[in-house]
Amino acid sequence: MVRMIDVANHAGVSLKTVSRVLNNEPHVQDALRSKVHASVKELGYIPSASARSLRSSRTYTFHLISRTVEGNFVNTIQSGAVRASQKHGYNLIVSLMGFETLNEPEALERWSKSFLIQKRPDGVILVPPYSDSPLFNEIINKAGIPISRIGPNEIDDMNNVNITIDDGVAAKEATNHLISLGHRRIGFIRGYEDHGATHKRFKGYSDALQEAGIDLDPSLVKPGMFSFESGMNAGLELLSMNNRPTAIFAANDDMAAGVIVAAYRNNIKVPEAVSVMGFDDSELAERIWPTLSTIRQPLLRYGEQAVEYLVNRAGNNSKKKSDRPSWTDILDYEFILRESTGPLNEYSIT
Amino acid sequence: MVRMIDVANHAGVSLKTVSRVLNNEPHVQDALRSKVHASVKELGYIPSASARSLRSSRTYTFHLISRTVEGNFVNTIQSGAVRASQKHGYNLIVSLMGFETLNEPEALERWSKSFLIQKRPDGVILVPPYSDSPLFNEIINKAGIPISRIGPNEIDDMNNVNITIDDGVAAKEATNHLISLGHRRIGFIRGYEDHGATHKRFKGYSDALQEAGIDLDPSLVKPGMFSFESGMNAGLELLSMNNRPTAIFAANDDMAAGVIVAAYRNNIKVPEAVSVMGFDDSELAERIWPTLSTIRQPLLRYGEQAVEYLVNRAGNNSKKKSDRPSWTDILDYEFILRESTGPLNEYSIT
DNA sequence: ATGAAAGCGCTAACAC
DNA sequence: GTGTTAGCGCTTTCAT
Repeated sequence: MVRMIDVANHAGVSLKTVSRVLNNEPHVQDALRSKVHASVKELGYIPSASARSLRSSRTYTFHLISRTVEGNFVNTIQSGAVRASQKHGYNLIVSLMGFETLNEPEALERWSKSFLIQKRPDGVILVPPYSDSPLFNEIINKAGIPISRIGPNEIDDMNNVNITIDDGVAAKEATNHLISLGHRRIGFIRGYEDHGATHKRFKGYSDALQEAGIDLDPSLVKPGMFSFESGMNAGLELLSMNNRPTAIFAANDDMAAGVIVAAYRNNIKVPEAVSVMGFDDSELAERIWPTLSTIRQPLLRYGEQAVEYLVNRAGNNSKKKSDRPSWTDILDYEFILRESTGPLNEYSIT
Repeated sequence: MVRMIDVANHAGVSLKTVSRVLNNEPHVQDALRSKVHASVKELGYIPSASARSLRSSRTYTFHLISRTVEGNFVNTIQSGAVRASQKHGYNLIVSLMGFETLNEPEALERWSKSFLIQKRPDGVILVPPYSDSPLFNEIINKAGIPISRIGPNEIDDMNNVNITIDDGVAAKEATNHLISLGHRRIGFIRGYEDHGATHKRFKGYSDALQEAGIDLDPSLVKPGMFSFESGMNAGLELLSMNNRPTAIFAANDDMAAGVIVAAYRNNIKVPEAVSVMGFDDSELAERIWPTLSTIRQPLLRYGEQAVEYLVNRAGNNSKKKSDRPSWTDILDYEFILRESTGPLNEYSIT
């Protein structure tokens, strides 16, 4: 094992000079700089991350905490986060925390200590529904670890960074699209009730109906769990109604895909007999038939932005809260028109 | 910050005793054990991972290295690996390495040094196509880091662990399924040529044809890249042939999903007019219509097993190669019959 | 602009 | 069975 002192001896300089060069610090003559670099290369020196962490109390790692890493949503965010982390010389650790842990303060604290605080990451990325747990946020904040929260329900005053789109506005636009196609009986499938997104998207849906002078029919609103299966079940219910909806807006793409399969199973054509609208623009959206009209969330950018902010805060190195004000970044969404939505027509009528 | 010495003072024991208790080492009286535990709790002591790593030269982290983390394959493996890692008190770092890096020895070495060896993980998990790069394997091995390789093309003698299914046997069974349905013109869509799986699955396909006395028609074999798009393109080609195949076996599910969309676009019914067979049993397989007949790889278990082996080797703590012999684990695959494959019939004939 | 010395928090080696 | 000592490899502090 080659250590820094070996490089120093080989280059004929002091330990500290090597350290300065490797950390790109100023106050070193160019001549010494290149000498050090040459020695590093010749000896094949690789710095020890642990030693550096111990002394500098920076680990150059971030943690992404989620309930599951399967499914397109977290997956794509993660992809953006890993790329951005590596770009800045950081590593990304993916941690999975049980959903139920959120509601058990003691379990939450135990989990945080053993899986998070012990590792002292330089920052944490929280995705729904964890972005919305005040207690969880507080535990992490107390440990002095900055947080980037993705898609939080409410913006708090805890000096964190929030990254999101305006779910309400987006859902309203999606609903207006269906209304403009002539639909008036429009079903809605909700997601997890503890995800803020569920409520915001539903509000966008109901606002659009109201503005169009359409009464909201509660029988057209079904619960869901953001999963394919829950979407399929809700779809089966909605499509077997006597006076079934002519369009269905699901709160995410996985559920919308479930509705489309439900339609196939009932021999109902999409979009001729029923239009289906999703939300997220997940990978699935272009892989199913008909391809899914949806709202694109900039998932990759969520991950990238989250990391950029954390790198920045770590760079400032200021543990003083005042130096890291709360910050909210509302990114643009995009309406994606594909083949699962179409005009109201004679097929639609039951 | 509470340190170990603070706990020792508070409990009235020595530093080393605290260390022994926290590491579950023997030779400590129960009375002292509980005293220490009490002090830990009272002071809210959390050990420092960096200090422990520096001294013990174990980092309690594994690296999973892949080209992308998007798509179901790596994603599911990762999920299993994260869970298993946490269970044993390890963290999983996800690293992305550019595909092209593999073919540039210098870039590969640079990447390894800055993103891998510097962090000194206690183990590395390699997925295709990285599991098959001898140079990459060698660089990691030289650094004394154990490797679990998932789905490697060839079993080497580098004292690593290999986890896979028998792709050839599985692909043969899949092809036999199509043959038993009466199909004789069976198309095949290949994957990346540098993935061993491509060749093994093709061999299973051609072996099955041969045993059934069917001549392999090279015009029915198309290249692919394991992506939805490449599958759709290959599907469009195959389905627009004058004498088109009555069944298509794609080397993975993403491509099979592409074939199904290609069929829709050409108004060809699946499975009535063409049967489609996938491979992997990815998330997609149950989310599209018709649901996909496929071969299930135990992806979650790949990840779990990979970690179990690494934990074991790290536990043995023996850097001597002789103590960690090469080991190959061939897991069971599963044939999954769904709705995309059906008997040859009058619709199939062009 | 450079170097010497101190020490981050822990575990390994060795005493007792 | 328990404690003492040394030191992992680096960055920080302070002296020059």
